[in-house]
Amino acid sequence: MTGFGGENLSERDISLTFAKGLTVLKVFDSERSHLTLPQIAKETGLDRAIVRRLVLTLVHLGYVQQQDRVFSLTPRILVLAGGFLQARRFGRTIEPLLRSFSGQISESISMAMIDGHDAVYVAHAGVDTRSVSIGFTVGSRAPLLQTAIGRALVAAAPPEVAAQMIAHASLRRFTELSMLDRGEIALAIAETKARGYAHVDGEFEAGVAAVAVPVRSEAGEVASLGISCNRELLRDEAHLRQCVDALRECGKVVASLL
Amino acid sequence: MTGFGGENLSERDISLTFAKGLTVLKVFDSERSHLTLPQIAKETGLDRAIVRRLVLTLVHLGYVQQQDRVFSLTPRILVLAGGFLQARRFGRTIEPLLRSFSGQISESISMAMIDGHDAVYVAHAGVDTRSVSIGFTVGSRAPLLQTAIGRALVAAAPPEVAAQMIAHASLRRFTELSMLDRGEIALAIAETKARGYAHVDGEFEAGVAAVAVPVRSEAGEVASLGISCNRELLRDEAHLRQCVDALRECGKVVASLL
DNA sequence: AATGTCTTGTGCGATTATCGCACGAATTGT
DNA sequence: ACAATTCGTGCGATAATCGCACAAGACATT
Repeated sequence: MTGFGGENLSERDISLTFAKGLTVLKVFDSERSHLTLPQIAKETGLDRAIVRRLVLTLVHLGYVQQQDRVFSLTPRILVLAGGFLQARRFGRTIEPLLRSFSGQISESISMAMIDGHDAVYVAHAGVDTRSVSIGFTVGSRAPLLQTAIGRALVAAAPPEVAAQMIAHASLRRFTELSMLDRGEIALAIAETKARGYAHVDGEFEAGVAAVAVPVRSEAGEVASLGISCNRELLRDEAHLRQCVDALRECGKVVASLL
Repeated sequence: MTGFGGENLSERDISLTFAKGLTVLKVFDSERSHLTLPQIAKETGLDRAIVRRLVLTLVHLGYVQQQDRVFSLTPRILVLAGGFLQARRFGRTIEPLLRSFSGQISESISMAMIDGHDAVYVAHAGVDTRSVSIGFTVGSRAPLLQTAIGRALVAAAPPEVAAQMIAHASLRRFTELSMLDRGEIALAIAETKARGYAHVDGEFEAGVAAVAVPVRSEAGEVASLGISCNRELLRDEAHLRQCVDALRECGKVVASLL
C-alpha cells in the first residue's frame, strides 16, 4: 500500500534496495508486530521473493527473529534508536529534567519533535499514579495539527515550514470536537505563538485536554513539551497556569541543552 | 572496521545492499552522531561512492538530515524502534509498572533484554532525585557478563544459549574488580539462578553496585530487571533485601505481561 | 477421508541497479 | 598564494537483484 514508484525519482542516486529494506522494517509497527512473509509482501506491495531476501537479511543481522513462520523485531532495533537518543542526551539528561518538573506538578511531561507531518515523542516522564491513562511513549506518533504538543511544534518551526505543515499535514475527525478547518488551525497556532503555549481540549481524544510550549534551541532545533490530562483538571485556571509555568521553565533548560 | 566479507556466506539469499545500508545506519551511535561522508566511509570500510548513495537514500527517506556537510539522525529513527516498544507494551504498560515499584523503594529500575552478546535496555523508570548518576537509557548496551542485569539475563536464558554466552561474550577490565575468568563468571551465574538474583559490585563502574532478577515469560521470552546504586547503599542488608523483593514482585507481573 | 483450490516457499535466467575507478572541484596547510 | 591533499560525483563493466514459474504445503469443501 506504500506508494513506491510515485516518489520523485528526480534523484537517480538512491539505493532502491535499501529503501525497500527500510520499508519492510517499517511495517513492523504497534499493531502489526508479528508478521508472515506474505503479509509483509501485501503490506509493502513488494514481491514475495524480494521480501524474503530482505527479511532474511534482517534475520541474519539480528534485527528480526523468526519463530516458526512469523517474524518479529528483536531488541536490537533499539540500538539504532539508541544512537539518536544518546547523542541528543535524551534519557541521560533530558528525561531526568522532565522528571524533576513532572514531580513538582504531578503531571506527566512529554517531549516531541517534528517528523514529516507528524509529531514524534522523543522523551517522556510519567508520574506514578494515573499510570496507564493516555500512554504515549518514546517513538509514538501524534498528529501535528490536532494536538497541543503538535501545534506547539508548528509554532516553533520556521515560518515557511509551519505554513507547509498547516497546509498539508493530515486532518482527521478523531472526536466531534476535532478542528478540521486549516484556517482555524492557523489561527490557533498564531495564538500559540503569541501567548507562548498551546491549549487543545478534546480534539484528539475525547475527554482529554493538553497544554504544550514550543522549544527552540539556539542552533534552530525545534521541539515541544506537553502535558496531557483530564479536561476537567485543565479547566482549573490555577492548575493550567501551574502547568504552563512548569513547561516554560523546563523548556528554557531543554533549549539550552539541545 | 566492521568485518564484512568474513560473515558466513553460506546463505546466498541475503541482500548485500540492504546489509550495507544498515551498517551505515548503525555507525551513528552515541559518540559519533554527526558524521561526514568520508568519516562514514572510513568507519564502515565501504567505498565513498556507495556510502554516498546509501546516505542520500536515508536523507531521501527522512531518517537522516544533512546540515552543510555533516549528516545526523532525525527523530524518524525512533519510529522504527517505536514499533517494537509499542508492540511489546513497554512504555504504555511496563514502564508505569516499573515506576510504581521504583517509587516504593526510591531507586531507579531498568529492564533489559539480550541482544547478541550484550544486554540492551528496553525500559527504564528513574527517580526524581539523584538524576544524572548512572544514566542508562532505552537503547543503551551493557556487557552481559560483567553487570548484574546482564548476568540475570544469562541466568534466565535457556541452558545452551547461556553456555554460549558465557563462553563467547566479551570480557573487559572495566575496573580493577572486573571478573575476567569465565569459570568464575559461570559460577556467579549459577548462584544467580539458584538464589534468584544477581549481585555485582563495582565490576563495571567503580563504586557502583547493582542487583538484578531474571524474568521469563511463559512464551519463553527472556528479560531482566535491575537496580544500580552506590555500592555503600547496597552494603546495607535491609536495603538490598528491599530492592530484591521489589524486583521479584515486579518481575512476576512483567513476566505475565510479556 | 479425499480431492480440489488456494496459499506459500524458493530456484533460475534476464535485466537492471550497483560497484569502484577516475576525474574535477573544493579545501586545507605551508 | 601555491601546492598537496581530500572530497564529491559521473560512467561503464559487472555482479547483484527482480520477478516469474514451479513445487510443496495448508485449507476448505464435498
